[in-house]
Amino acid sequence: MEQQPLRDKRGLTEEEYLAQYKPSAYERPSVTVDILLFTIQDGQLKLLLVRRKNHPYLGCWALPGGFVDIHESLDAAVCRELAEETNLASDVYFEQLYTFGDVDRDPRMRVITCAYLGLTPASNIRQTQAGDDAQDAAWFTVEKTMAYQADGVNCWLLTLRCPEKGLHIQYAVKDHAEELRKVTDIALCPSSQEKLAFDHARSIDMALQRLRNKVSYAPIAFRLVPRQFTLGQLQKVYEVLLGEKLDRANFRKTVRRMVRQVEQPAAPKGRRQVMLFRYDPLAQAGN
Amino acid sequence: MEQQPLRDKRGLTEEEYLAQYKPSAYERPSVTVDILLFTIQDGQLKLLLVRRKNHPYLGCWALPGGFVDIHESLDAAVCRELAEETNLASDVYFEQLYTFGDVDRDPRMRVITCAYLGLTPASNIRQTQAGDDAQDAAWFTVEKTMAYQADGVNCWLLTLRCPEKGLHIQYAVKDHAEELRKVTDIALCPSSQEKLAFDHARSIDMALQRLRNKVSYAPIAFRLVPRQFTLGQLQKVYEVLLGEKLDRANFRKTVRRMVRQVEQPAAPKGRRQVMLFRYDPLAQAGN
DNA sequence: CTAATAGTGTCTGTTAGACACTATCTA
DNA sequence: TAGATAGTGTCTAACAGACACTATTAG
Repeated sequence: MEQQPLRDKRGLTEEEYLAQYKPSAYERPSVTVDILLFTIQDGQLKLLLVRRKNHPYLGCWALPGGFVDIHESLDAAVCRELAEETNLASDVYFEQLYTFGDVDRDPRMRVITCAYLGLTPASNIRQTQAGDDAQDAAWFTVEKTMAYQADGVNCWLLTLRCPEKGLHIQYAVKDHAEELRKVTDIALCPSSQEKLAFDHARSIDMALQRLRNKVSYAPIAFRLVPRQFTLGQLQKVYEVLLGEKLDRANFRKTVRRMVRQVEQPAAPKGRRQVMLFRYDPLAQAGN
Repeated sequence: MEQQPLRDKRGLTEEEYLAQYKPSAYERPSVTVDILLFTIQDGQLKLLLVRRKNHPYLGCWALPGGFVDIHESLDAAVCRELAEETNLASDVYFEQLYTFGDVDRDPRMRVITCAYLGLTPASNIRQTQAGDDAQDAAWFTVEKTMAYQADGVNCWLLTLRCPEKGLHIQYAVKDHAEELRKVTDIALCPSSQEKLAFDHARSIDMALQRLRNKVSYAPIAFRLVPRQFTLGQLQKVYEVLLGEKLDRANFRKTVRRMVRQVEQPAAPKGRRQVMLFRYDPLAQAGN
């Protein structure tokens, strides 16, 4: 029993409708992707930023990113930008973080940006390279520390540093915890030498929250270490993301459920042998 | 010490740059918002869908939503659509779910859609009303049940039903759990009488995952009950979102940390008195 | 030598989960 | 009367967290 094609109020089938369809003249926003690429090196969380060489926010530090091409999916745009603005593309995990759509976030025009959270092991990083729209690129350490706490308002300091270039960026982040709601406001600290472009301080703050929450229930820590790692390395990653020291014995007990020990080639005489592990969600017990 | 305004390579200040800036001729995508508005009624999870009266996907069931106006933020667009396509607007919680940006998700043109997850207590719902682009609107029960499980592939059935209108929509959802990755594919079941428009089956699946995960670590269940509720109502919400029965005594023990008992007006003689509670994140112990 | 890292065992207080008991209301 | 819902107490196995002990390496 052949189904009749459906016709709309003008009597058109879908095929006919699409053939005559002209995109409307409504003004459309531009869409970009931003990438928050994190790694952990020397026991510190680091984020890749680029210094803008064009208006707006000329000279400010910004997340790498760019316009989404009309024939390119969001994920494809992220991959392209990763290749263009960093010189690493493989072994980078990413997931969507949040889409920022405030009307005035770009002074030029309406721009909606889809922010992605990216993770890669430090061993994967070579040299920073300035991209098309950047005069410079650098890895900044990221830290969020509690400044003070008073009746329902938490005040944090979000500090980004690049010691190699003597750079220092600092924002004050306040969350007001009203009932069933959460309001955040963010302001540049007067002491800060440099600024972040657009609403990027907010996306960085969201990324930190995501990392901190997600590390306890999803295997994201394994995207920040090489495929084979020691439990010491892995523990350091957890400690940095959670912002607290962990007991070694207890950490090892809980993490054993997710890793499998890897066969070592041999004991190269006088060298100390440290156990190597791989991620394995099925490793419930044993080994 | 007054700071000199920065000038770009053409010698323009930011102000001058913005004054002369002309948005480029690059083609831009359209941006829409979709709303997955859930409620829980009669012990069942329900989702609001509308039947499309225009191409494409004429006659298919779709998530309420629409184009984002150029002078309107994403959140504002969600509020507007909620008011237009449902006749409730207050007491609806919503949060961003995911942004879908595949190139071919709309056959007319490039459309990127930002999906929002909405929750509201059943007591807040009046009558469904068809909106501008819809010939009908209805609440569908949503269920995701395991069909079978074989070597690393889970196959689920996603079933949407509207008993009042005799409607039945069913999709098969498979997740392949490869190492550190998760691939999902979704196909309409041949037995299904109706179809979902666009990639909406996928967003519904994502919403169910989000609800199921988030209910255990965030107070979202409280957005699905009235401000004052019995622990029985609340437990039902948890059970529906988690898809499993819970032990009453244990549930009450764990939930006590988040609720405060509300003073009852009086015991209206022969009527049974059931304790009422309110959400209160600070209620650590006592009462 | 000391300091740092690695690997493991043990004790305790808390809690998740299973289950039992009682009371009240509806059909 | 049976069956559903409400409210609470108890027992146990599992686990998180604190801490102690040992071994190996770099400086």
